[in-house]
Amino acid sequence: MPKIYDPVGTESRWQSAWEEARAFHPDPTAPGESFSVIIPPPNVTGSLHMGHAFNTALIDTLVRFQRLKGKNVLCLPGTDHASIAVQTILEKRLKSEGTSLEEVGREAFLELAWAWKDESGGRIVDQLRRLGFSVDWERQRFTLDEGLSAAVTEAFVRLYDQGLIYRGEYLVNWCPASGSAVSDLEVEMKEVDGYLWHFRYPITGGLSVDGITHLEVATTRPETMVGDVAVAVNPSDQRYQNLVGKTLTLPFVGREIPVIADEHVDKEFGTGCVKVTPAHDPNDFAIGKRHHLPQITVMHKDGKMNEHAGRFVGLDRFEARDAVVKALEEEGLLVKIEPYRHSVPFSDRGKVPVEPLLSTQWFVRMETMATYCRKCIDVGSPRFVPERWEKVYRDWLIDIRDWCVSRQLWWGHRIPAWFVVSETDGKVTDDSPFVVARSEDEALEKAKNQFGSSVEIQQDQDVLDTWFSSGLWPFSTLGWPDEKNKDLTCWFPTSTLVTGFDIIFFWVARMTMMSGAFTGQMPFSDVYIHGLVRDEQNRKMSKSAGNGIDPLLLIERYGSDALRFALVREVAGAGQDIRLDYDRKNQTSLTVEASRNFANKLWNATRFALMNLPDEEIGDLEKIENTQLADQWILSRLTRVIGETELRFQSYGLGEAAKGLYEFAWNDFCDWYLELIKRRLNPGESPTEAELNDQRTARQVLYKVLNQLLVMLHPLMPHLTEELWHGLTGASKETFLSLQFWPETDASNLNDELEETFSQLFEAIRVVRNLRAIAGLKPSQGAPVRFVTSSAELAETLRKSSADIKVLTRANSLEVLDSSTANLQPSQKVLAGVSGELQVLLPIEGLVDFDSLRSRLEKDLAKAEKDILVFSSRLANSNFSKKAPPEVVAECRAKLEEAETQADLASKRLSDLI
RNA sequence: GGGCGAUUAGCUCAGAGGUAGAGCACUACCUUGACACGGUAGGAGUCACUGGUUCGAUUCCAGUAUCGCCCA
Repeated sequence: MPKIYDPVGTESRWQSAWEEARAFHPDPTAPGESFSVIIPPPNVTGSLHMGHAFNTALIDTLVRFQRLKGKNVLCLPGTDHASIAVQTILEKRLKSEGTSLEEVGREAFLELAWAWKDESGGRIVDQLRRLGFSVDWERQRFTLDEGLSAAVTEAFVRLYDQGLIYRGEYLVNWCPASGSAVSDLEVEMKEVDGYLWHFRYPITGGLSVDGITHLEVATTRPETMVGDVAVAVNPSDQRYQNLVGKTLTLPFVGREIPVIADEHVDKEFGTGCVKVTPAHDPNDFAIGKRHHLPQITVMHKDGKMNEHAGRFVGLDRFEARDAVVKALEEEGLLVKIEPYRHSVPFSDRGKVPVEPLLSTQWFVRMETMATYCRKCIDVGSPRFVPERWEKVYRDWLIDIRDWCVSRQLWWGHRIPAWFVVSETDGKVTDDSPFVVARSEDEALEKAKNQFGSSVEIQQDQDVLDTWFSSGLWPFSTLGWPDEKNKDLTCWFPTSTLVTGFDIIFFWVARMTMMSGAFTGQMPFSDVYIHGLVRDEQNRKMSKSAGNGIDPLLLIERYGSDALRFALVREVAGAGQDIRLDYDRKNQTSLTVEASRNFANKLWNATRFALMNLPDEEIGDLEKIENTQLADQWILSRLTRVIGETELRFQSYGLGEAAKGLYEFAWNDFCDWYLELIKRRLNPGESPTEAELNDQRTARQVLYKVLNQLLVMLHPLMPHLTEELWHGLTGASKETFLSLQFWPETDASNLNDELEETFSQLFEAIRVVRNLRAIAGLKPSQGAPVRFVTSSAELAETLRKSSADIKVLTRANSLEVLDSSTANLQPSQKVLAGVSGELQVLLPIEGLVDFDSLRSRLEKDLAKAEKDILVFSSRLANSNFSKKAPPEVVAECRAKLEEAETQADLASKRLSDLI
């Protein structure tokens, strides 16, 4: 075994070994309680980023833990087709090749898209493999797969039949960049510095009412004025009461528009008059509905002004803005322009402002589904961890709007609706009747029944929102709509969904709604929400900012176990974001390096064990005999840690689990236990029988603790532990630690008092070492050590462990004295230290640095005096002794005594020095 | 505007009504028979601010400030 662990080769070796052995391919008919997780499907043509790595680390930890607990575990991987993202990439490519979507045509484009998917679609999947993700690759799914596509069609048809899908003309978010409608969720509000343009509309016929000839309106979007159909004022606004009902003449277009009164107008804002453009603004749309106003669309879908824009026709919306302002100015209608910061809706994907546009689209009616989900969440289904996200989810379900699901794209699930074009002159119009069906044949059949035998039908060109198929993911991947599918009956509903808070609405809520609608059940019992991984400056990582940290780079440098462990270890209880430190110049991360070092520590601990363990069997580990205190101590610690870790894994305390294991492995096991048993493992040339027995016990305990430690660490560092476990146990290549069992604990091993005594013992050793350091003793230099204590129990432990203490403190002699009989004023000069009930004395011979000793003692004295003050003043307070619990008072007294002893000792030593 | 979170050591974060903790970084010493990706020892903090409850608050409550996120 080399001195340094090299993760790269080891990790890929186990990844292929697991996969070849189909280790994570479960059988739905196998015994064992089901446990299932579906992974959030990444974009098929994307590549691995830190968010995936983090999510994967968390999921795989949970899943591997449950597997060790003996559950029948399915972890199902897959990818989604990301319609807008993929189509955008391909459109760009076509453009660079001098062609376009339209020229290529739908069929050829789809061929191109599939080719692109085949070419780049394996990348992210292979990258997930490199994390050691224990998913069932044989059950891998893709949202555009045949099965999943069938599920989408089935879902659409059923929702339509239930009246939960409708088609209609509404104001939608139009993304001019992708040329498609997008849903409300795909719109991001951004604060932008803009202007508020104030201008005037004249009262029709040049009339004057109460001396008013014009009404002044203010807008951030002057170009929409050509679509204005009214000016609204607040009904209680005295200034304009006589104007309500009159008409204004819209400049440039000459349309007469009414002045109307509407409660929603804010009297305080601007002049209190609002121009109303129902076809281009959601608020105006609502006002228009209330007042039965016409909706005049003034733009084409590419953002250029249309024929209703009068003289501005053909201009782009932003060019039109300038032109309108200029024209208003020329007409003397422009009042003022003020700088104004306001929110503008941007398209998530296209990164351009979305245009609210009147358009005929398909919508999913949310109310019924949301109501069902609300009922479920009221009884805690699904359970959110951390709990606070439940409120976010619930609030969204309460104030929910219908979901626009049609996208004017080609890459995706084509909407299973056929227009009966024979009814509308062979053309698809907004008024064409349609049928919704599972296939073209079925559609034709339906159309014939309704419209006669000579109908002609044509399928809707549009595809569905990618999230529509993602919403079905928990059951479509398991075989739905075949309700008897064994995978579905075994693993649905799934156990836990692990995902970031950023897609609670996009994905989690849509899954719960779809699942409620189609299966009557919530798709998972728990939802574990984690934060984002932020960069070294605490910024959100994003492609556009270019501040992503490449997980693959870190994996190559430190190993995937190290990356995983680092990420999980950073997780705090409440599901906060985590920050990953990173040096961009050197592409290094101290956080991940620390985990790599931990991996190496385990490697070397195992190396040590193997050097000290015999090849033959070492006996029954259930009943280890002849144990010494150190053995009992580490077994007690082990037992405790197994219990704690299990509880933490069960309750999503993954960060705590990782930290706890790190501490146990490094401090308890390596720093103390291994050091304590070195002497016993090497009894020398001609060992006695007692020494051999001792050696045997130490070996057994060493083996047992290390073995169980590796099992516990396996969910966090699967490759390393698999490798070391094989080395330790000599298990065959066909068996895997991944498929072993979580250690059973024996509560009789727990020994609180012994653990307490041992921490006193360790403290005593630390005091000796500290004194040695003050004395300036070389590490190799021996020195006599004397302990003085009033605790019989501690004295007993110290005596029993004296051989170990001698080794750990380089003591050439060791005395343990009772404080009642010991001479506390030894004639020889000594260094003294105190730890609880224990005094430690070390001869002063060889002392080289009096200054450091003096400053040390002065510091000790100051500390002790401060403590005395704290505790004595507390005890002096009569309310304290009256009202505080007796044990707290007693504790306080004990601490005061201790501080007094310390102060006494320190001042004596100080005066000795002078 | 409404809601949620954060504020503790140089950095990243735990924590609990009873004298402040860890990892990393830092300093000194040490190549000792697992490991220098290591060992031993050490330095380091008005627990954001202001009030209140309490014998006692960094911890509980109320408010303030700053930062971040979500929704309008």
